[in-house]
Amino acid sequence: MEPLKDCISNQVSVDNTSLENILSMFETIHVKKGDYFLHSRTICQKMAFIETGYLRMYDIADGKEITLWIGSSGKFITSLSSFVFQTVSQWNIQAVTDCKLHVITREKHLHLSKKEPKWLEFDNLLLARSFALLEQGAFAHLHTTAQERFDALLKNEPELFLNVPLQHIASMIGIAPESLSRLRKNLKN
Amino acid sequence: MEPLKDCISNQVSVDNTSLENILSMFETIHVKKGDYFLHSRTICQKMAFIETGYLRMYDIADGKEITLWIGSSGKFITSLSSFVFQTVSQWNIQAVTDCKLHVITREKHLHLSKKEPKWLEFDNLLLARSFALLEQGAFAHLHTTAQERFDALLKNEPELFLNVPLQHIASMIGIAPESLSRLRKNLKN
DNA sequence: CTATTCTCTTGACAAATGTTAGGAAATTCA
DNA sequence: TGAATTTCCTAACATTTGTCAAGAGAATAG
Repeated sequence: MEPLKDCISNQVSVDNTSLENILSMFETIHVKKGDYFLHSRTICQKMAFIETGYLRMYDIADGKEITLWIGSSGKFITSLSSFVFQTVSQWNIQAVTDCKLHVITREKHLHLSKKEPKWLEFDNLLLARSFALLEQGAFAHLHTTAQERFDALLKNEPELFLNVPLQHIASMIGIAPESLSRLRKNLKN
Repeated sequence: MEPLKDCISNQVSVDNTSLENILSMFETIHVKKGDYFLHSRTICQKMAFIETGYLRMYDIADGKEITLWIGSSGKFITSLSSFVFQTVSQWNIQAVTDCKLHVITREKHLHLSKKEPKWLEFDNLLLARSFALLEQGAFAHLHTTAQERFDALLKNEPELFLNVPLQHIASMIGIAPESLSRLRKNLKN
């Protein structure tokens, strides 16, 4: 649980007792490549800290899988609005490699929110950071070409290209897999 | 302040004393068309509930103004990550029509967060809802054409087309103003 | 009211990306 | 290992969208 412990203590100043109490609410699980952490059309009851591996969040539109985000080690993943509002989830969350996750249920999350103010603070920061990230992505889509988004992703998350099928990366960038092939070809020349 | 009052009481169950206390932290201001609620490269110290009018949030990239979002009556607007983390804001927030706003400063926001648990709850819901909205927008950009995004916006926020310069709407949809013209032309035929 | 500025439209052309179809390469499974 | 499946690449062509240039129309300021 060290990576999770670090993730929390790096963002909020919390004493050891509270931190241990928070960590004790998480359960460590392993998800195999191809298996699902969450199915769409169900209500999301958990959120996970990714210790190792990659998971993608996707929905199907017009018969095609659209990947909105790919989570990697050190990140949290959940179907946020489903988790918060207990509405049916739009998203599937599937492991694209074998994963080691630390999972907290909604119940325990609510429990911590009441008992550990620092957890609430951490959760708020997490949410605000996620918002900022998403905002950057949305902004990028408004003023960059596929080429530029590809270059940026390659620079910022090169490991993604080694561990995740390119079709999912293409989808996340907002282009067809064939177009991604072209961009990669340009790179080599 | 009735619209703000309703907005809060519709989302969280709060007694009258607390509600009045919360409302008393807001200050009503008027912003004229073209004036700025926030300039980029400054640190955002306030957030606003829009009672009437329209404001756009934009940044400049490659010499062009890119509008990420246009807020209308009943919505809150702020440069979220700047407001939360007190970092320099990327966004300009400018009135595109005369506006009536109810404004709360960061100080008073923090004060309420400590004194009025219901405010914190409301703020959390607001953040989660904003996240969900942004997420939908990002998803739409991954699998829809400009035409489809135009149609959807026209259906969901028709008033926007009557009150906001089309160039800003085009930017928000992610297309050139000339392209928006073409889409509008198609509509008529 | 008039001049100025801002906004919107149009058309021709260029560039980027999607689509379709086929096959090569890599991976997985039995 | 060998067959089946998945993933990736390529090429030709279609479509969408961007860019540039010009001008019409609307809003605004003096």
